[in-house]
Amino acid sequence: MGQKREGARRAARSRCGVYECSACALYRSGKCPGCASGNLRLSRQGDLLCPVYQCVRALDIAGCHECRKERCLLGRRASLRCQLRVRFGGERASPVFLRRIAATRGVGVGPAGQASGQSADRLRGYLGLLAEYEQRGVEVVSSHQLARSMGVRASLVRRDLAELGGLGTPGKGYEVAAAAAAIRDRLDLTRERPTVWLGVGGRTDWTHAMEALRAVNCSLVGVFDDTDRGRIMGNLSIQPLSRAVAEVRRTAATVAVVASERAARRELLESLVEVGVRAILNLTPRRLDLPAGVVVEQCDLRAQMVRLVSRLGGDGAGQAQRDRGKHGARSAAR
Amino acid sequence: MGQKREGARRAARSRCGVYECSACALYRSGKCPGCASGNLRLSRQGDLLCPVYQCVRALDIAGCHECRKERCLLGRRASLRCQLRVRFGGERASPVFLRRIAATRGVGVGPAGQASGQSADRLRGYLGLLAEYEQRGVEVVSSHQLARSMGVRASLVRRDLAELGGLGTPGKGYEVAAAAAAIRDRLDLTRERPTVWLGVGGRTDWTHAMEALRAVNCSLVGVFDDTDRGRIMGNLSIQPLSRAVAEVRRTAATVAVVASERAARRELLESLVEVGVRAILNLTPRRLDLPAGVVVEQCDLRAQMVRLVSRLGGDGAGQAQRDRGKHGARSAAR
DNA sequence: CAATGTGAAATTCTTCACAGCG
DNA sequence: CGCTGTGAAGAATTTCACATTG
Repeated sequence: MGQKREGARRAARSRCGVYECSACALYRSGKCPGCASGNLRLSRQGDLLCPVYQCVRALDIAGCHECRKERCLLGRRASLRCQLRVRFGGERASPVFLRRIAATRGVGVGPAGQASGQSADRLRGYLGLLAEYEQRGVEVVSSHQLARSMGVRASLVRRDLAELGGLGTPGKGYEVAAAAAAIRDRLDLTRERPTVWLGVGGRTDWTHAMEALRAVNCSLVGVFDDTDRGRIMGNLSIQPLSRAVAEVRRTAATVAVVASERAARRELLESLVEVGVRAILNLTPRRLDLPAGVVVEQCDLRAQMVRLVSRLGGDGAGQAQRDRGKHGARSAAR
Repeated sequence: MGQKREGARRAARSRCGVYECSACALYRSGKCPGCASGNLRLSRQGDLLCPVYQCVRALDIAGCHECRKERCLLGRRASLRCQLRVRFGGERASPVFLRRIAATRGVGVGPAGQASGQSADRLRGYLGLLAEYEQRGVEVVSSHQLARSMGVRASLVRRDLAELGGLGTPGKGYEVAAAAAAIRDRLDLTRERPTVWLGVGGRTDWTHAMEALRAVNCSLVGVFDDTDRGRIMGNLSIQPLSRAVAEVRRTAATVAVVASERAARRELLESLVEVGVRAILNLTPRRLDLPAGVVVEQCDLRAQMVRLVSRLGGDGAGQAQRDRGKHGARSAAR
């Protein structure tokens, strides 16, 4: 960490305009451990490092002002907060910031979006149910029906749905199609999102995958794999992984599906994020560790099994017993 | 619904001891629409039917007292509540009951287990993070580190972890291994669970799958498929789907993974539930509709994409902007 | 000193209950 | 009549703040 590093301490406000030591309370109080030792300490504890520090080190420059990159990624990153201040200066991270970070680990709960925590989860649920009803040809549902399937009270469903604007006719219910559309809209599932698929891994049946992508308006614009290279896939030919970055840039893809261990390499994914990927569905068991601001969804068998079994939870018997005791279950037929 | 059906109306308490019309307030008030017309009305509205009514109809008997089944499934089912009373009698379903139903749709939020809603979700998160730390050789973590990655405040992590008993040393933190063990225990991931796998569907790499199952103490005791029949899979040979029910009974399997459309047939899964399956991981896009009391986890690409994209949510830019404006992101490096 | 554990306060989420409408 | 939308009450979850401990 030679002199160069320490030079960053006093760096002037740079093009990206994101840092300025003199404005930092911790720095002024004289308690700032400094970039080098502070981050060393953070890393020892397995904590996140200061993103600017990381960037500056990786580029081997003194500070942001020496950076000649076309566009500063940090500038639009939610992680742009001094980890030192947070850790050693007792500064509190904002809730939004916290969620944002959590999203990149694919581990936090709830969405980073706008619909407040729980609510968005339920909206997804309603959407699934509505699709079911639609398929069955049902045109109108009541809050009671949805509530039953979701495991909540009808009033809550009404509240959720009321926030989407005046769907719902008194005495009748909600029109399935309209409600589904409104939810999709609120969940921002209507926006067109170019999507790349990384790693074919022996996948032969693409109809399901394509359908799934279409369901959320993600259009597949590139499939990449080194082993199956060249084969034609729908109207796309499989390209080598090394082309992925260029293609993401060209097609302005914002969503990536990672389906093979080779594609889950950190460097590759980081470059993809640099050129615009904002959401990653990770189908591999490998844990991704990406810059904040990206949304990662972990979906390997292990994670799912944990969910399943933990929901199965304690002896259901005991629970049911208690339930029955309290409310009685006699007289179920007449 | 001939006379036989109406006979059920007055059926005496039977072996399974679950119903008794005379104790029903709706019935006594004279407002009970009766099994036949009431359930007809329910079904018209796409609502759930009375489970006893369904059962009695399927078996074509007058009532429970005529049933000669070895063991009454209804007796241990949480769905054992008169839908008619709930729907037409203004009776309220208990929260536990509601959750139970929701679990079978693979759509509700939160677990049916004991750790209260949100908390269990987070525990799963901690578990994932702890595994990461363990792999990296870190032996102790603080609530702050976990909090950061989870997107919550440290105090909440402490609350969660404190409930697991006195892990955690003041001034030091939590031992990674001990904490992970405690969480696994609370989530009931330690119990041995025989598991069957239905539908091979071209899957060639079983190492990941086996690892995933082992991670939650699920031991694979049977693999079933009609097309790949006979091939050897680890130490198990693939058997025809028709053998599944018998094998589940023999091995007392409680968990099933459904991996092909053929295996997702309703009748098959219902019989499996009858002989003891309590949790189903559905890897197919087909929606399962099973009796209450079973926990279903839906894990197809479509569901995952919906989650991913909805979490990506509204324009992250706008949100980040707001965040930055409120708390400032200057002085990230010094 | 740097952490945990925990009352009490604050906040957020959910339910009740009922007016109002088709 | 049946169902929606919503103010107000009620629960629950989360955060603060601080005593406490290795």
